[in-house]
Amino acid sequence: MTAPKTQALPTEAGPALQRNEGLAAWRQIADGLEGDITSGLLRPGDKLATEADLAARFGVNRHTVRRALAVLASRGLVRTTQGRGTFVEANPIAYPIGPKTRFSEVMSRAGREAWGELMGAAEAEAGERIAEALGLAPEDRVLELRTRHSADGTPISMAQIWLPVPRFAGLERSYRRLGSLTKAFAKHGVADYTRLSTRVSARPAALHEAQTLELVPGRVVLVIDSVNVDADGRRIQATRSLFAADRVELVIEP
Amino acid sequence: MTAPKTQALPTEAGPALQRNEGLAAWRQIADGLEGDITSGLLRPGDKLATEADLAARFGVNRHTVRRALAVLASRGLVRTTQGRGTFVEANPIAYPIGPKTRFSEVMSRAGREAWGELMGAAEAEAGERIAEALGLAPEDRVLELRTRHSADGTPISMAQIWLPVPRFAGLERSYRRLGSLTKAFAKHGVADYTRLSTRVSARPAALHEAQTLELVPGRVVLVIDSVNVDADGRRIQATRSLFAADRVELVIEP
DNA sequence: TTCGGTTGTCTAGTGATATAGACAAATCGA
DNA sequence: TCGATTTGTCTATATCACTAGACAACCGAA
Repeated sequence: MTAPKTQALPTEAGPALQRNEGLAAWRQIADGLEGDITSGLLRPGDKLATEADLAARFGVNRHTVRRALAVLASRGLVRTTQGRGTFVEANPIAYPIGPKTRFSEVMSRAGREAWGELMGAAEAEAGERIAEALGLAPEDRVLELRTRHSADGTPISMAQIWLPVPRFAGLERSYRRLGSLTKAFAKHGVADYTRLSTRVSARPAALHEAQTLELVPGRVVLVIDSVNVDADGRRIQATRSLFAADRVELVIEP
Repeated sequence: MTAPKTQALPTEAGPALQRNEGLAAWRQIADGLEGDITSGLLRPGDKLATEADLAARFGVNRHTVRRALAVLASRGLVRTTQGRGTFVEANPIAYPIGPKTRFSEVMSRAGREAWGELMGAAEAEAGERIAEALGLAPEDRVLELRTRHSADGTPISMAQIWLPVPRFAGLERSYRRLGSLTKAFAKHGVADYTRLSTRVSARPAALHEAQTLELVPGRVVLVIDSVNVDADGRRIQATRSLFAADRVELVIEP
């Protein structure tokens, strides 16, 4: 047997908690324990350390630990029994390949099939970052599109798309009509294009991002910066896409 | 001029804040405003909405807004002047292509060159998830390696690696000696291998993850699940890598 | 200079967060 | 059945987070 019924020892010498940083201690403990469960360190049926142990480990009072456990229990992650202890109830799919994958599969096709609503379009100076990405001068003009993609009424991602002008001037009208960047590109003489680079990072959502994605502020977003080139190797598009991290899982195609 | 000196209007009807969820209101406001700055919505020199406006927008007292602004000011993100208002000081590189990229460039090469310390190795049953990834039965045995990768003494990533047994039994000894999975594979008759699939997600760090990566609990980690196949298309390795999101930016090669 | 707009500071009060200690109640194994 | 272990509940206290209101200090423009 590989997983005997011995006690689980999640962490030996508990990591320090942030104090007076606007994050309640009980919340940090609850988040951490939830991570231990969803990441598979603690498996269904495993016994958590005792309240006294956890309190000692985190350097807090037992009441503070109890509050964290109460939150997890109310969400069905653990079950507590007097005299016995606290046990992991079920592993609530840390990475549900099923439901989350659907939309990301689409998005992973280099964004080609993505259908999005156009939330805004404007012409402006490229600026340093976009100019570098597109191989332009910072004062060159670009067309910026802002789009949002939803599935079943739930916003999944939002994107900013920068295109060189004058080559793609007026492309927003094609996009609005066709709902697809690929088709809009076709109207502007770009039959095919490929992804030149992709960069992935993650951070808490900004206020306006949380609003657009209908997220609670502070939730995690995946940020994907990419640059596309046409068949001749010319850079035609820079994109920054934001995904609600708990609504999608990105599938990178080789 | 594309960016006139008009007032910035980050959000119209402020998103609702979480109340009594262990996240202080001032912290949520500070995080959100920071995101507005680092994401580029608010640019250096831009004037933030007045304290009274922000208070109304978030439905909090002005003192609460002031606390959030004080945090941002103490970090040099904004500067406040009596009688004038609060202004964005500088955009502190939301996505520093420079310092963050170095290590991720290495990791993006399918983990081939990654040098890691072996933190543990054990044989166990595959279990449902790993079995599916490797094309085994859940009761088949696998070798699990746990590694950690650092740069200049700072932990950057940690990984769990699953390998089918008996084919790769004892591979941990080669790994420990050679410091490279590629070289260890070579010792076991795998001259070349390629990445079959890659999945990217993000979430707050679990307790033990925060400890291994020397992170404050609750910070964001990037989770990359991948499967590798040998030259014959046989699945030889499943990996789950965790990156401290604020220390790396993943570069996906086409 | 005046005045509207904005930030700085103060007092006071309420509820949430966290600590400390004590004891009851349930579980489980000796 | 006994006793050690563990969770459940209670009281009390201190600090932090947030609200409410008021007024001073400062800036910029009319």
